[in-house]
Amino acid sequence: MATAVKRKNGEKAEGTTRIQGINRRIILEAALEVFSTYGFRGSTIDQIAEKAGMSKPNLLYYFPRKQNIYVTVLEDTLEEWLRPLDDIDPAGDPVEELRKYITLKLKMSEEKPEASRLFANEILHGAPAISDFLKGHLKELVDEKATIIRRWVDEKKLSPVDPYHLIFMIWATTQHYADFDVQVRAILGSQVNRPGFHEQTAQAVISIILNGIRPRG
Amino acid sequence: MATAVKRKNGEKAEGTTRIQGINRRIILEAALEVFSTYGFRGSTIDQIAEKAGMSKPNLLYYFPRKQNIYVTVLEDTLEEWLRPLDDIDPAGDPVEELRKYITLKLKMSEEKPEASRLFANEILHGAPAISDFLKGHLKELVDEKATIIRRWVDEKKLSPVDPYHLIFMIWATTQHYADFDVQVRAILGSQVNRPGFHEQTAQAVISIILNGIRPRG
DNA sequence: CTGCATTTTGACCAAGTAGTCAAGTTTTTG
DNA sequence: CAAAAACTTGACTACTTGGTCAAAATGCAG
Repeated sequence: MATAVKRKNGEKAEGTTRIQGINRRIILEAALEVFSTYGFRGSTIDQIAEKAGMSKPNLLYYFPRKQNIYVTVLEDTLEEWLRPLDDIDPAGDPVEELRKYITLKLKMSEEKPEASRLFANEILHGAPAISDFLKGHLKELVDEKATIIRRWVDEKKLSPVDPYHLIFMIWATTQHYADFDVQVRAILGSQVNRPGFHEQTAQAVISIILNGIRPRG
Repeated sequence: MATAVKRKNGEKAEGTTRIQGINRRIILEAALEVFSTYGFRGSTIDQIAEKAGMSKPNLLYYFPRKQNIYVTVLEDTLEEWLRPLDDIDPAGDPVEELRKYITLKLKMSEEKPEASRLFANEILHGAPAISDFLKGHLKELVDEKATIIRRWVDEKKLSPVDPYHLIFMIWATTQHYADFDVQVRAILGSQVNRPGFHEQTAQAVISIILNGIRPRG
């Protein structure tokens, strides 16, 4: 295969072999599903191994500790999860940029609810595995975007609004549809499955938030 | 003690004895703390027993199964958690009623974050213990309040807004400060502990949401 | 005080689960 | 093709944990 990694001489294996690449991906996919459903403590290696279609010792050959699988899948998820925030463009139209951001976050909640739940569960339990990430990379990124929003407010392109609380509100609301899916379904019933439901949700959420911060006059 | 329950004759004990009353309360308090921190599967009876200051078999004397403790503390919490929603007054001023509601929810998140987290964790994991409650009592209550909000919209007292999504947004945002506390702290740092932080949060949240739905003229 | 009901607990058991190991099988490489 | 490396797994161990039990301690009514 074109992607196979060739090792030279008899060197200790450094790179990733073909089989390793395949199996690690399979394991991480299975793990995301299991961990996001049952949480770290509630998931067993056997469950993940079964979903991945391999024996437990084999799985442990790739990730020697349960923690390793968890942390890896969590970190992989995190990066993807934050990308939309990073994409907010300081040069764009504020209301339009935020509309894009909210839309994207809602879409991710719809398409990858497991990722959202995995993350929510980790934070809910005190974020033992990613507190460095939160205080480091995440804080930096949020500070940066908050500065942009604050500038927008100063330029009268937005009503006076605390940028941090605005970001929290967007996160909370968009992720709610993934994290609290069962509750949303219990209350809305079959509506949730009707075509157009997600567009309608986006419309509602965007309308409240953007009207809430659009400059008046 | 005035609250002691007297048993007549040699009847099988039906009522609650003084010691039972005390100990059940102690156990439930300990259980709320433990379950809300570690989730159902992540909590052990030993942990709860230790926090309650009694032996494990003694705890099991009062609640024969781990599930029993969990369900009891969850149900106790739920009722309290919903009360503010119930208090929304159809005859009141819409914006004022919603301001009151948001304020109350934020206050509860501040004062009883464990309750919020316990609930969040349960929903996040599919609400196995309370799905009847969600589809029954909760749905009814929300439907009722949604009707009120819809009437307010019809009467032009609010901008056109989907009542269900508005309620979800309020829930998501207010509970975020309890459920995602670690993240909020990681990003805002010591601000969170400054006096007035909660008032400032309330001010920000209320301003965005209420401006978002206040009728424009 | 006396006897019965209630409460309390140390010791124990059975099930479940993370992780090990040594022996086999397959893949890669020269 | 042959040897080495990489991969796979059944069987096992050590430990945690939910729950039991019988016996001891305490509370309480008459």
